[in-house]
Amino acid sequence: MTHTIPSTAVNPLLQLENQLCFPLYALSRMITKAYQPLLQELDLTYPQYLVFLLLWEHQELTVKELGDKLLLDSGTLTPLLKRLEQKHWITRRRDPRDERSVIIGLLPAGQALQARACQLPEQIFAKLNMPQADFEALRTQLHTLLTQLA
Amino acid sequence: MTHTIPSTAVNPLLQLENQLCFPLYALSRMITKAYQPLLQELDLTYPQYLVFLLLWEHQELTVKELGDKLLLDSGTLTPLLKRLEQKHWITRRRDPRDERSVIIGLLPAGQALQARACQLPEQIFAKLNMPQADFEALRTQLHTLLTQLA
DNA sequence: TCATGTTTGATTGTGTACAATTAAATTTTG
DNA sequence: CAAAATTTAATTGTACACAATCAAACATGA
Repeated sequence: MTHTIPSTAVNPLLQLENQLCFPLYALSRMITKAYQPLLQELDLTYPQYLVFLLLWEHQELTVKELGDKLLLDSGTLTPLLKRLEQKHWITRRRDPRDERSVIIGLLPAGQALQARACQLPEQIFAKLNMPQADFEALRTQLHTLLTQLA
Repeated sequence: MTHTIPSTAVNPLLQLENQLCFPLYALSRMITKAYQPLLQELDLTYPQYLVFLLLWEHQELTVKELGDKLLLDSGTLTPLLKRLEQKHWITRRRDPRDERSVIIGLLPAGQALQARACQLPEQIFAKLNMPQADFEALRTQLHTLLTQLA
């Protein structure tokens, strides 16, 4: 057991409770974990799911465009995309008009995942058991903050 | 270049913008990245910093208690704590009253880090350039949601 | 045009995250 | 008490994240 009363006074700004960073960090991981069992049925990880959200919407995106939208760099995306290529869910090819760019495209199996993922947002929402108004308010607030910082 | 108008209608619930998960995930990483250059001066990573926040407050905690507070399991904490032990910042010893538990304690060098970390919260706050009221509101909201889900 | 600078991905290395399994110690129960 | 169940860390394996570096392709300008 540990002592509940520390021997020295503690700077309240250095307490976990009073930081913005920690609840953000922990909540993000908890929500990812809430997705995990549902994504497992699709054989997807959470970051892979985010890539597919973008590909289902745009059909084709360069690695650069994916990275800009997801705020991830090629050190993260390249191996992730190679795994999706190995499963024959996406294609990776150089843009003939700019050989520096790699265009990611959807294969039929990757396109087909969309139908199975359709119910996911509602399932997650049910799982979080959160009032719709709170959900919307928080989403908007986070989105605003994100675009301000990015 | 990619087409801006997708060839098929898209389920709006499957768009990145309309998810709660993505802004949470991206914002969490952005804030971690804002800490990084400041933490680098202390030779700390962000999760290591969170461990020290708890240790500065409680002096001693078991791995289990750290995991409960940070929502991290031993597969994450054990190697992290071993790295801190190698730097002679913390101690790891079995609880003689329950040999299953490992008690993490602060060494002088680890305690001394606190003085250098004191200015960090304010530096981060300045860096985020966010109104105090927004900061507090978001922090409270996230904290509430977190304790509800955990 | 060709030397310089920029853009884009890939690679490497370190450090999380976490599921799944194992093993040891403790607690509970019949 | 002894068998069974639980708790606690550690281990293993997979998959991010990201800093730093590299190399190729493109853009720019004197």
